[in-house]
Amino acid sequence: MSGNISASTCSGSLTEWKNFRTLSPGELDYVGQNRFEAVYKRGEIVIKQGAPASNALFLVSGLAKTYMEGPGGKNFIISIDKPGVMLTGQDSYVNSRNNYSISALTELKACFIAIDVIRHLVKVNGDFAEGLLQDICSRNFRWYDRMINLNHKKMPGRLADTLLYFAGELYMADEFEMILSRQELGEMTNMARESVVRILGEFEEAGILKSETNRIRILDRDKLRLISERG
Amino acid sequence: MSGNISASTCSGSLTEWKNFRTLSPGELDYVGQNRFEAVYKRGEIVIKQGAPASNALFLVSGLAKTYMEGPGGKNFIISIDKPGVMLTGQDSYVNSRNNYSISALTELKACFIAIDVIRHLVKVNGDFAEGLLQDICSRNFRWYDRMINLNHKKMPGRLADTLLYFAGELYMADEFEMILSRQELGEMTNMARESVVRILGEFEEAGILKSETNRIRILDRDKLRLISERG
DNA sequence: CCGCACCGCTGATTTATGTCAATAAATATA
DNA sequence: TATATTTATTGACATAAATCAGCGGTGCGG
Repeated sequence: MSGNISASTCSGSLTEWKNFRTLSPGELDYVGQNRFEAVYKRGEIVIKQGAPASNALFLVSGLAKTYMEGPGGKNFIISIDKPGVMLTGQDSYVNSRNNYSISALTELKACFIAIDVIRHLVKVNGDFAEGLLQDICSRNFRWYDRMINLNHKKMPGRLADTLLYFAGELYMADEFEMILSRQELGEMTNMARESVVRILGEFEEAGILKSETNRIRILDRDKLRLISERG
Repeated sequence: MSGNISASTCSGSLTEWKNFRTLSPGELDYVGQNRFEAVYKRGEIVIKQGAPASNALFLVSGLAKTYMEGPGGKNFIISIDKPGVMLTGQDSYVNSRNNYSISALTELKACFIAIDVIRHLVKVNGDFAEGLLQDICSRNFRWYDRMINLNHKKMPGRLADTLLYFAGELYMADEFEMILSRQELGEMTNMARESVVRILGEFEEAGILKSETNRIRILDRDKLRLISERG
């Protein structure tokens, strides 16, 4: 369940977050010595909502799903991420529990850094603090979009949006593996899994995309964008 | 439209944000000299979505509405705030435009501080940086709740939630002035204004509250909380 | 091998919620 | 005060979307 945890001392190659570039050699060393890696298989839970939070988490490789477990087993997918952002740790500025769960969508390598280390760096290195703020604020920025999508758009618009995110940001390609189940696609767009199936069918009918079970090929990106914008 | 702007040099009394407490006397002075106040009347716009953003904004007094203007004149109310938080400025870490609008719900006094000043303080004062992070992260934390509310709950639950927020956080009283129109309550809970009216009526019918046009008195907080939790 | 659980898919049905139209109430304006 | 202009309210209706039920397929553990 918890993967293979191993200390790693590759202090010279903290590449999973661009903000590590702001660190001095001494600080890099400090982080490198408080850094642990673990490998997770698809489906395994990396961070569990409600559990005590004592580490910041970065992806070294793979894709991760961040989601909240609502009452009644209904989940809400907050985001799908690839390496490059701080996936969790900010919560520690509010409370000391995980406020959401994170699981592995692919085989994934995670890097844990004690949250005290991060917080210490914020205090002593202004550039690092600024970088963290940038990271957090740009994630927030995307939330505003998401908010409008989920609240002001109907199902086709919401689904179109999500597909465009997969094509444009995650895979940067018009054809990609659909790594989420229809159920999960629904948890991301706030719709029932049956509705996801139906609307994917409508998109296919309209020649907008080709949808196989685990693969999506977008044929008419403009029309998809139109649907996303129209709501 | 833009209120009465006046430089104020009350550098010793930066009480609108608790994070100013982390500043040294010199820094306090620095902020005090780059600080402007303005008074707005109810309904006036303080910050306009899309306009260039060059200042951080704090409330000195009054209530503010933060909202996004979506396409087709449909707005989405992000939050209602009283003094104590940084209302905007964080955006500057992403882009240099306002990503949302802020308007005055009551007569309100706003305090503008050039964003460069804030960013400079983040770099040189670790405690200040930490305080800003705390502020941002605790706002984010409440977003998670909001997300679940808006996505997993039906109308009565969403409305109950919002009313509890007014009673519990904003006014800390079971009876309070409902400063939002039904339309705005709808923009906050993602429902049509007619639905707001209807469900307020149902709540009244069930003896949960007493609803006059501009005033709400919660009679049965427990039942309201139950509705909020049940969804 | 079987049964179990989950997934994808579809059609029928029910429910939630938005929209429209009309009136009343409140508020602003002359 | 009278009049215009929003805002609140209500009922009837339309539609979006969830739920239910059922089917075949797949992977997994006993």
